[in-house]
Amino acid sequence: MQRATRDDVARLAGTSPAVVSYVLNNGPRPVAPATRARVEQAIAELGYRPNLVARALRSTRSNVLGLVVPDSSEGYFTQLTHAVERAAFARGSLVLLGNSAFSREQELRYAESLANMRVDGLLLVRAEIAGAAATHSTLDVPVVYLHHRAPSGSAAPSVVLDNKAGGRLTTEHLLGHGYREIGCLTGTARSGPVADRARGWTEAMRAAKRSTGNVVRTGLDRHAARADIRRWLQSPERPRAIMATADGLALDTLTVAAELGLSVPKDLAVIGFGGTDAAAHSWPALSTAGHSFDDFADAAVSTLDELRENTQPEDRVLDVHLTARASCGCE
Amino acid sequence: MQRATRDDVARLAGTSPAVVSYVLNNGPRPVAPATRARVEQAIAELGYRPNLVARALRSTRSNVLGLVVPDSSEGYFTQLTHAVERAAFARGSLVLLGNSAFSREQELRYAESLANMRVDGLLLVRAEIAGAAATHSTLDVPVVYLHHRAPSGSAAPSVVLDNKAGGRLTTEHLLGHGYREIGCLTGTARSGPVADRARGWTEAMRAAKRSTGNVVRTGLDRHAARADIRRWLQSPERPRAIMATADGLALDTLTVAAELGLSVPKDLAVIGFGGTDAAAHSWPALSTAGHSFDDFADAAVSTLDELRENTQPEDRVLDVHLTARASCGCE
DNA sequence: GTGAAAGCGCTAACAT
DNA sequence: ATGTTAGCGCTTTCAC
Repeated sequence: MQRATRDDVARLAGTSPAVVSYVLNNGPRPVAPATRARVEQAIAELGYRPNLVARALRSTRSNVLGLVVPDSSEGYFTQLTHAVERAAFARGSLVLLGNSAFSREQELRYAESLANMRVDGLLLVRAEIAGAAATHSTLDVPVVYLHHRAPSGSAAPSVVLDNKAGGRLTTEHLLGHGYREIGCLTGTARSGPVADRARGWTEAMRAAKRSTGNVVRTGLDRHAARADIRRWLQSPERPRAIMATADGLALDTLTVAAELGLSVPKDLAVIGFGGTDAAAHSWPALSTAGHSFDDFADAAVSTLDELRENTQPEDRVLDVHLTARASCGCE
Repeated sequence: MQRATRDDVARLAGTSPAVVSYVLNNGPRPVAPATRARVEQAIAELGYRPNLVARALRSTRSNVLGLVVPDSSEGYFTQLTHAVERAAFARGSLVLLGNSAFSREQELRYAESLANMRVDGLLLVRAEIAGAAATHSTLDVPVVYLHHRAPSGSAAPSVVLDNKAGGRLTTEHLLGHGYREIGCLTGTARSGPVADRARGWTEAMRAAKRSTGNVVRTGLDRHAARADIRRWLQSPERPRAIMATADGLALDTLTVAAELGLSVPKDLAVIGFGGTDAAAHSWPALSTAGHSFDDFADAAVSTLDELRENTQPEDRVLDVHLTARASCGCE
C-alpha cells in the first residue's frame, strides 16, 4: 500500500489540498474549526505523514543541519557531536554527520555533499592540520565554524573556546600548587585551539618567570604519542607537572605514568583540557578545563539561526572553567 | 546571486535539460561526446551542483540513511556510529544521526522524523530497557536492527554479535588462566546483548562445574555502577576474576581497582566485551571480545541494501574474537 | 474561509 | 542522439 499524500487527506476530508497545508502548518491562512477537525480526522485515519523532502524542496528550509568533525569517535568530538545533535533536535532539526578524517579534501567533500543536500546550515569543525584552508564560500550555505576559528579570508562566524586564557588558567593552577618545573604536552599544529592553549602556558610561565623550554609536541597517532610521552617521562627532563593541551594527551600521560610506576599526583601532576567525560572517569580523576558541551552546542546552533536571519552574528568566545580533581594534586 | 539550476546549465550548453540529466547520471540515455563536453563545460562554468532534495523527491532515493543509537557518546555506540557513517559515505550515502537517550518514546520520535525525511533506510540500535518494544512497522521504511535483535513481532532483519558465544569465550579464557572464582559484572536488562553475554558466562561456568552465584547487576548510571563495583570489590565475595559484559563496566572496574589499591591482574583479573578502542588504551590494557566495527557497519549497510532490493535478507550473527591483553593475565 | 494553480529542481518516459 | 513534458508532494499567492 502506498503512503498517503496530502491529496489523499484532502479528498477524504472533502476539502482542498491547500486547507490541509493550512492545518498542518497552522497557517498562513486561518481554517474554520469544523474543517480543521475533519482534516485532522482524515490525517489520523490515513496515518498521513508529510513528506519532508517535498516540503524542503518547496520551502527553502530542510530542518537538517550538517556537522563535519575530524573524527566523531575521538572523545572531545564525540561529546560535541552528541551535544549538537541534541541541541538541533530540541529546535526541530536533524543532523547529518560527516567525518573528515583530519583531511582537508575529505572535509570539502562532505561540505559539498551537505550543501547539495540543502542543509539549513553547516557546522564545521576544521581539522588542525597544515595546508591551505579551503574556504567554503562557494558553497552557498550558511557556515559556522566550531572549535577552530574560521580560516582567514572567510567571513563566517565561529564559536570557539577561550583557549589561550584556558591555557593560562590550567598553568596558573599548577603554579598555584607550588610546582616549578611544569612541562607542556601539546600537538604539532602551529595554529588552532591546541596551539593557543600552549600559548597560554607560555604566557603563564613567562609571567611566573619560569622556563618555557620543556615542551613536547606529538601528533595524531596515539601509539606514537605514548612512545613520545614515555620517552619524556623517562628522561632527565621529566617535569614535576604536565599541562596537556587536550584531555586525550593527559589521559595517555596518566596511562604511561601508571605503566612506569609513577604516582600521580605525587610524582607527577597532570592537568588536561577539554572537559570531557573521560577525564571524570580515569584513575586518578583528571583535572581539566573546558566549557559545557551543551552550552557550546546551543551557541553553535543559535549562531547558525542568526546567520540565517541575516543578522551577521558576532564570533563567540566561550570562557573556560577549571574542574579540579585529583590528578593535579587537588582533593 | 542565485544558485544555478539544471535549466541554467542546459541553456548555457545550448541543449535540453534532459541531456544535462543524462550527463549527470550517466544515463539512462547515451549522450554524444561533443554534447557531453559542452554540458560539462557549462557545469564547471556555472559551478552548478545538483539539488539533491529535488532529486530525492523525484526519484525515490535520498542517499541518506538514518541511524538511531541510545547515546552516541558512549564508547561502543560512538565507534559503531563512526563506522556506520564511514561505511555509508563509502557507498555514497550520508547519515542522519539520532540519540534516543535510552527512551523508547524518543526512539520512536526519531524513527518517525527520519521516516518523514524519506531516508533510504533506518539503522536502529534499540535501547536495552524494559517496556513495550514498539515495532516500527507503520513507518514504511526499510529497517535493520543493529546490536540488539529485532523486537518480537517485527520481520525486520538484524545484525548482531554472537553474544552468548562471546560470553562463553571470555569466561573460558579466564577459566583457562586457572582462575576458579569468576564473577560476572553485567547490566540489569533481562534480555538483549548484554544479558546474552551473561548467559554465556553462566553456560561456561556450569560446564566447568563452577558456581554461577557471583553476579553483580548494575544500571546505566556510571556513578552508581562504580559504587556497586566498589562495594563488591571490598566485600568477602570479591572474585579472583571478573567477566564484564561490556567494556565500560570493565573499565570502571579497572578504575575502582586502582582506587582500592588492587593490582590487575595480580589481585584481580578483568576481561571486557565490545572491542572498543578505550580497552586498548587503559592501564593495564583491557582484554576484550568483539568484532571489527568496520565489518559490523558494512554488514549493516549492505543488509539495508538487500532489504531495499526486496531480497529478504538473513539475520546476520557476527562471530566474536578475543583480543588478549594484560588485564586478564596475558602478556 | 476555502479552492485553483503555479512552481520548487529534478528524472525518465515518450516523442522526434 | 536529443528535445518535450508530466509529474514527485508540497507551500503559498491569488481569486472567489
